[in-house]
Amino acid sequence: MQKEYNLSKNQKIIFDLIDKSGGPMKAYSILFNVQKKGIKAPLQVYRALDKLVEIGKIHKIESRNAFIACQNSSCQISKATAFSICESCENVSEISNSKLSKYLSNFSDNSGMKYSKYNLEFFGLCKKCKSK
Amino acid sequence: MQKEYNLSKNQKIIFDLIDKSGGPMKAYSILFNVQKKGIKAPLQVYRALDKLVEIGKIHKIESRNAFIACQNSSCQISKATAFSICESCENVSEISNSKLSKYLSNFSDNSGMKYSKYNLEFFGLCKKCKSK
DNA sequence: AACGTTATGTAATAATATAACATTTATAAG
DNA sequence: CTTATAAATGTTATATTATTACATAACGTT
Repeated sequence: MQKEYNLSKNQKIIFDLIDKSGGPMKAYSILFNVQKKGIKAPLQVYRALDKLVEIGKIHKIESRNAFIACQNSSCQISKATAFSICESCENVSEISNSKLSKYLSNFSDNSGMKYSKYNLEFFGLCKKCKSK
Repeated sequence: MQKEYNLSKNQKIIFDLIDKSGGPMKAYSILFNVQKKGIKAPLQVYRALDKLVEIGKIHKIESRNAFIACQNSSCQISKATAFSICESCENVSEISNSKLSKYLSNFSDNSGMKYSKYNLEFFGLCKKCKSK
């Protein structure tokens, strides 16, 4: 189980926004949405995002420069993330598949490198977009 | 085997630079390095990068906003990429492991989504950095 | 209360990437 | 070989994403 953190004021505002949005959000779109709550500067957003990523409440979708709330309540999962991304509608969901995560967490090759973390992004067309 | 493309002038200059560097390069560092060859504007770099990514001669390391030459001469591999990244020295190498690529290319879940592409980034400490 | 740590506020700027438009070069079809 | 089309180039401006630097405030511990 995830350790419970007490989010600070800005962290909570920003986490709630991302969480309620149900999808990935970009930093400046977050900024725009929280300005009425007194968060005025990019740095305030990025600081909260950094912390939220660090504690695993959100993940960064690297290929999209966007942030999504963790949908995986039970996890070591900021160190082991997988997403599916629709290239048409840009819908993103977190993949939680224990076989996949076991396979990747245990992956090792002959490089002598010990992997402590991974991020996997799958791309394709979601059900809806496929049938258009 | 990869289809052979005739690279254009700018594409060739930029590919050669990245390839010779042996590691990931960032767009503006590329720009700096090719200015003496007459490539003056970011857009010229990004256009060549886009094309080189498209044809699989280079890959983008999403978590680093950097580009690396494909080290995998035989492949369908711009659609199936995996990298190991040292979080200390930032060394990056392309993983070519047929079991891994088979496993991921065949991966499917219950989302109804057909995956046509993936990108996987492993993080950790490389041999050298581990022993420091 | 004093201390160290974490979070906040603010301004400025760095780093990454794209839009819009004009022109040139390469490729293929007639 | 010439016309049409697609691909690449050149150039300016601007949009988007992210960090540096510095000052202050709040929180948690002893």
